[in-house]
Amino acid sequence: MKRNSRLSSTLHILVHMAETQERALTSEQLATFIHTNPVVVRRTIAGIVTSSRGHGGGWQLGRAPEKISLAEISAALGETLLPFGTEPESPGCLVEQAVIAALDDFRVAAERLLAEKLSRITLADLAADFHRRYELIGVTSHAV
Amino acid sequence: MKRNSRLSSTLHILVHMAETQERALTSEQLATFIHTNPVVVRRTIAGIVTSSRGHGGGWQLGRAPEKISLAEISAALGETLLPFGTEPESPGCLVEQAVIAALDDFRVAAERLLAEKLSRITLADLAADFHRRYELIGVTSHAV
DNA sequence: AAGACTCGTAACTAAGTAAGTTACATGAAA
DNA sequence: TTTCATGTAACTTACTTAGTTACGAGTCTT
Repeated sequence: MKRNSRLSSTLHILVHMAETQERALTSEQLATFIHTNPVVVRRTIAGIVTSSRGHGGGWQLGRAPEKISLAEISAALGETLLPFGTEPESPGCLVEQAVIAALDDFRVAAERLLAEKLSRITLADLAADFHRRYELIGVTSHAV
Repeated sequence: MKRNSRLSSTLHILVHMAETQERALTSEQLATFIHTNPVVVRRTIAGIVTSSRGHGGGWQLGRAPEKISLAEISAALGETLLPFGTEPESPGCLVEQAVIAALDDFRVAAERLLAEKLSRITLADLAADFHRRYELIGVTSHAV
């Protein structure tokens, strides 16, 4: 995994969950989907979706995929989409302060824009695109 | 330095250069400004601004600060502002492909928006803000 | 109540990234 | 020729994150 692919892998997991809404999926099952470790899965989606312990337990989406936007998911991850360095490294340098102030202003405005765009995409949209690709493969295979 | 603070430190260096346009600054001088190493400075701004070797050499802005936008600088760094992971990790997984496609579309659109915003900020703007802060400190010091 | 199952989490290892550092070849001016 | 400065390679160090192992705690079945 490269940097900030947490959103990417979280979405990957969540779309798989959207495909099997009827039942809970264990972190072990999800781990095989994305070729990683159950503990990594738990760490990744902890606090993002509902979980239940014990026999028959696992992970489930709290709501319908149509109601879950990428903006929510991104916000739930608690990471900024624009990982600028805005901590002063030369305290007292007014040039640095001017740079940081400008980038901070930019970041705040930019994140508002990005959140607005992400709020228009839902998990259901991704699931629909998955199905489109699935049908396409099916047709292709048939043709060949 | 934290992640993706290259834009931040590059701007820090460039505003210092904008303050001394009359002459070239050596990487050693710039390094003391931002409390780092001359080699790190050279690596950071190589290809971004003009350089000259030998006696009296150093680094200089190619144009007036009013003509240099943050969008150019960001583009010259050759890094994406949105460091999503969009390389497939589970080749053949259609769910992952759908996620990556959606994030790629989003990233392209988002970067266009961000570049548009950054193109409205110039190095001269940052330098002006620096001077504003400088005057403010001067007044404060006088008052105390 | 016992056993099986699963999350939650701590602790450690491994891998990758980027800054910092040293060293030196190349080019340019005095 | 000497001095100065970039360009760059090679190495070290620090940090972040994935991966792994282990185990406690909660929950369901029998």
